[in-house]
Amino acid sequence: MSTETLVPVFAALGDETRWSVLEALGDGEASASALAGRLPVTRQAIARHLSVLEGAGLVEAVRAGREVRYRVLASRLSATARRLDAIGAEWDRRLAAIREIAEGL
Amino acid sequence: MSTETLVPVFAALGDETRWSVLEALGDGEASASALAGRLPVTRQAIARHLSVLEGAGLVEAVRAGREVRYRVLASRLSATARRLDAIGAEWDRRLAAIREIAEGL
DNA sequence: GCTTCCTGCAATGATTCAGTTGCACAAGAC
DNA sequence: GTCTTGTGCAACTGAATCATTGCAGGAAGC
Repeated sequence: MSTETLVPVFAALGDETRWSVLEALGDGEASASALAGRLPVTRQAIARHLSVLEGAGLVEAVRAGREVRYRVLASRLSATARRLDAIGAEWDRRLAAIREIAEGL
Repeated sequence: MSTETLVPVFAALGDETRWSVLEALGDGEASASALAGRLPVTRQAIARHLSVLEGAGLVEAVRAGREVRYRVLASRLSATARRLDAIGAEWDRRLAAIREIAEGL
């Protein structure tokens, strides 16, 4: 997972409503219409959010007859967490090195 | 780190320019004016981004005379990564349980 | 066939956001 | 004291985004 694909994931996760959608999908896969029944937004709004989440690779669309069900891709979350952890560790390393140089002066 | 404070962090990380700012701060703490010399945006734009990053707890302001230097808080990154990993694991657990029930039918 | 439900596209409105310019003020440098 | 440099606030523009309503099409159910 490169840094370029990382930014859209964070952008997708940086919205409260989208977290509601993800939480609702935690009960199992569901269609946009089904989610609209549980959340205080219209079906179209949810469809847009699902499209954003799908673009970020956080959910996956599955056709089931005439309806389209969405399911969470937990692997994407884990991969993002790993990348974030690696970046944090890298920063720790660099900042520690800077501190060391500063003390050496 | 609660879920509420998590969303602003993701929103802050969901912007390419903000990543440029963070990367530039990886070389050590710097002021908004100094960063403006290295990035293709004005000082005010950078100041706004730094304000967002500070609000998310990703950077910290340090007064040094008349200038305000910002430094990365790598710990926030690590904490966010841990939370994300925990959420991913929780989803894995729930989705596995659902799958198990579905097979049991 | 007809009806019903779910999806998809288009247009609109309101809000937010990124970025700019301009100006005022404060603190070092000389 | 004067000049320079860094910061802060305010107003403005343009673009993106969130959410809405309305309507058309398509696939199952009867």
